[in-house]
Amino acid sequence: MSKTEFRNWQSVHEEVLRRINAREWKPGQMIPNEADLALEFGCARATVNRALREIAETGLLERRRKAGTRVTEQPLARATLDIPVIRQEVEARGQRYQHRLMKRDLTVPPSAVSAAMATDPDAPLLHLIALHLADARPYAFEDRWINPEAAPGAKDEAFTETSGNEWLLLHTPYTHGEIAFSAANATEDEADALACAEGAALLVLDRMTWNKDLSVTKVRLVFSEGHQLRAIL
Amino acid sequence: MSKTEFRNWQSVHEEVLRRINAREWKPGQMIPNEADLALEFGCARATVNRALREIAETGLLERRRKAGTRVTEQPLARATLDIPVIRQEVEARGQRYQHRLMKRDLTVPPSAVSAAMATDPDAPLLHLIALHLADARPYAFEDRWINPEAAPGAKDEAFTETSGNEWLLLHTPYTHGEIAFSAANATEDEADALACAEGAALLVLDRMTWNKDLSVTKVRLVFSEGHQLRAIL
DNA sequence: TATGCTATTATGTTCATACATAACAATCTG
DNA sequence: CAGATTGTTATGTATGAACATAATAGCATA
Repeated sequence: MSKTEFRNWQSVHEEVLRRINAREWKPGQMIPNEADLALEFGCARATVNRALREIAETGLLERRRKAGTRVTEQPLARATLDIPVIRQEVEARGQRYQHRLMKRDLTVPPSAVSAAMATDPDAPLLHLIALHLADARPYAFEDRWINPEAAPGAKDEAFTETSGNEWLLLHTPYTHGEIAFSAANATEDEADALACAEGAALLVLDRMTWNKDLSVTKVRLVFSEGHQLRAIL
Repeated sequence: MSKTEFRNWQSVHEEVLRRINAREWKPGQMIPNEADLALEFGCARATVNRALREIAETGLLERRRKAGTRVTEQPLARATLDIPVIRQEVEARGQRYQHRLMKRDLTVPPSAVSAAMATDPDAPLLHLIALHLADARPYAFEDRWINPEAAPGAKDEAFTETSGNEWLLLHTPYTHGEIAFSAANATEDEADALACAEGAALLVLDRMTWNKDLSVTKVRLVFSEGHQLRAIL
């Protein structure tokens, strides 16, 4: 055993990853307890705890009280996706962002929408259809429903300058939400708006956010052809 | 000011979120420093630190030394995607998992592959084509390249019983990787394997993993029609 | 005026200690 | 032997104190 000491949690973190990686601690195997590791590493148990907790968050270690800590047998890959505001995403590439509002209506939504958003089937919602452009070329097609009950000021906002997303971020907090990615063939409208062939495979992002029990918004973003969503493992 | 005390980091976490949510602390605004909050909450600074750190990780707070902590103006949605081993994903739904190896070759890859994987253009790589099935119906189509240099035992593995992913997870660690989602129209082969129409929009996952400087594997997973990838915000 | 030094400040981290909590093991009780 | 009780153990968390570090502001100097 080397006499090197690991006096901060990053170096403990690193060393533990190294041991898992080098199979010194094999998948499924228990590792020594915190107190022992602290002794071995020459640091406080809190420091070991911090390091192990971080690793456990990535899914590479499994920890249970009393039972101890073991190396995960089949760690699932965990990717953190940052879903940026489209304006920022476009501008980060050095392109010019534009937003074109194509429709703005206060209408009673299809029952599928009111059901998903848990709103009164007869209550009108704000419906926005918009196109996001990067350097004047279509970037994403947006179809959004906003619950005016959850977003009071929305009725008075034109959404010509500010996109729905940006406005909501600034004016309406949310407590939780869900997001789903899928692929869809371009409909006639989408093909038209995004300047691609009808039937082209497009990446679709469906998102719905809630403020406690109240649905805030339900949005479907259809990205232009070839769009990729990247993440680091 | 209420006399309620917040004596653990979860309750501090909750209270801080509530204040951000209720706009008591507005987007872009500085919040009191840790010491003051600790005093107000009646707990130790470390406890406040823990709570604020967790929130900062979700992107809702921005912290800088000396500058202090502020509420993020335009928080980007951050979703953590769990990309499970397909077997587990299928079995978790209560369906029967099967894996059908369609091709297994040790060949010199196209230059695009060797370039992406940073391997010698003339070095043969292990090429697997396989189909994942759920309840005997096609689930995902897999096209994988494995670098034998990074995965020594791979040459001796048949991959008929165990899928590439499962085998690699158990035998070849990786230090980092990247992942990308996109949509593609089904090619003839894919349509055939996945029992869908040619041209159907399919969700595609491209992944590449590395063990330090050495590429381990590059895989393209094409999911059957209608597949969704979900995450919670 | 420009530049470099210094003090200040807020977050970042370590540490020893203590207690809380979940889970398992052993033991007791009917 | 079944079921409840108690003990033990490893992780989880709280605390105060101390020092580290980065960023800033203000001051001093050339």
